[in-house]
Amino acid sequence: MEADWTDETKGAVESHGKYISAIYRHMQILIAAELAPYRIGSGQYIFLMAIAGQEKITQKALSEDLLIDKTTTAKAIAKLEAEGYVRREADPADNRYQLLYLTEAGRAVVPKVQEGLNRVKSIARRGISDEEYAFMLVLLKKVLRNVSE
Amino acid sequence: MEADWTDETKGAVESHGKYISAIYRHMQILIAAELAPYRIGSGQYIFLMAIAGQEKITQKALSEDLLIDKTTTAKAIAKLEAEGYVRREADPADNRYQLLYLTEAGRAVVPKVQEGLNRVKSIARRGISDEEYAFMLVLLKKVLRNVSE
DNA sequence: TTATATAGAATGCTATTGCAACTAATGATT
DNA sequence: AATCATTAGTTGCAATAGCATTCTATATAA
Repeated sequence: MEADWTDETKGAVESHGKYISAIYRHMQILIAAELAPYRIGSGQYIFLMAIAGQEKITQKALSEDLLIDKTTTAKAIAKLEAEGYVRREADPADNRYQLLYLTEAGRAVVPKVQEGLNRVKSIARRGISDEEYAFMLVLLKKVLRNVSE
Repeated sequence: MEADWTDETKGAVESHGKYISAIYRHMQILIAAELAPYRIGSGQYIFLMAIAGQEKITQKALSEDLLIDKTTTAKAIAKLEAEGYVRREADPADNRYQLLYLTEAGRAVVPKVQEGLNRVKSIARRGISDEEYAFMLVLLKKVLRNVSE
C-alpha cells in the first residue's frame, strides 16, 4: 500500500543519525544549564577542559584534537578569554602561534565544570553498565573515524 | 604530578559527549553536501522524511516525535514549504492545526534524499557489523531517553 | 455570552558552528 | 634579498537550534 521507499525512510529515521542528533541537542541543553552559573556556554566547556588537560596548547592543536573547525575554536577561546578563564600568549619562537593557558579563575572553575559534566554524564549513563558503556564508546569512535576522514 | 581533576578531565573529554558532538557535526556536513543539489539543508531533511512517513501530521506531533523544539520545526517547515516540497493545510476541524503534506516535488525528491542519507549511513557504518550496529542503537536509545526526560 | 484559559504555531533574539575570504607571520625558491 | 607559498588565526556571513514572547483559534467558566 505504500511505496518501497517508505520502509527505507523509516529505516533511515531509525538509524543512528536521529539519536546522535537528539542526544547532542539535549546534552547541550543540560550542559548549558549546569555551566550557566559560571558564564560558560555549551560551546566553550570542551575547550576549557582541553586546555586544563594540556596547557600551552595552540588553537590549531585544539581544533585538531577536538575535530572542531578552527574558526569555531577561535570564537570559543575569545569568549573564555573575555570571561577571564583563559589567557593567550604569543609563542616567542613563532608569532603566528597563540599559546593558551588557564588563568587563576580558570584553574578555579575547572573542578566546578567537571562536577557539572559528571552530573550530566551520570544522567546520560543511567541503566547502562560499564561494559556496555565502554563498548558503545568503541563503536562511537569507529563511527567518528568513518565520518571524519 | 598533576592534580586529581586532571584525570577526571581526561575521562570526561573521553566520554560519549565528545564523540556524540563530533559525529553530529561531521554528519551534518556530509548530509548537507549530499542534499545541497536539492536545496535541502541538514536542518530540514529529517522533517521531510518524517512527513513522507506520515502525511497529514501536525508540527506539534513532528516536534514531539523528533524531539525537536517546536520553533525549530516551524522554521524548518517554512523552508521546506518555500522550496515547494511541503504544503500546509489548516485542519478544517480546528484551525489551530496546520496539517502537513508532501507536494509532488516533495514526493519526487524523497527517494533522492533517501539515497543521499543511505550513502552517508553506509560511510558511517563502515567496519561495524549488523549486530554491533543494532546494539549501539539500543544503547543510544537508552542514552536519549535518559537525557530527554 | 462574555471573559479567561489553553493550545498550536509564528516571531525576535541569541548561541553554536562552519565556510569563504582575509591578515599576519614564517618558510621556500629564485 | 625579494618573491611566492604556506600556516595560524581572525572576520563576515549564513545555517541550525532553542528560549521567551506573541498571535490566533479553540475550549472552559462565570
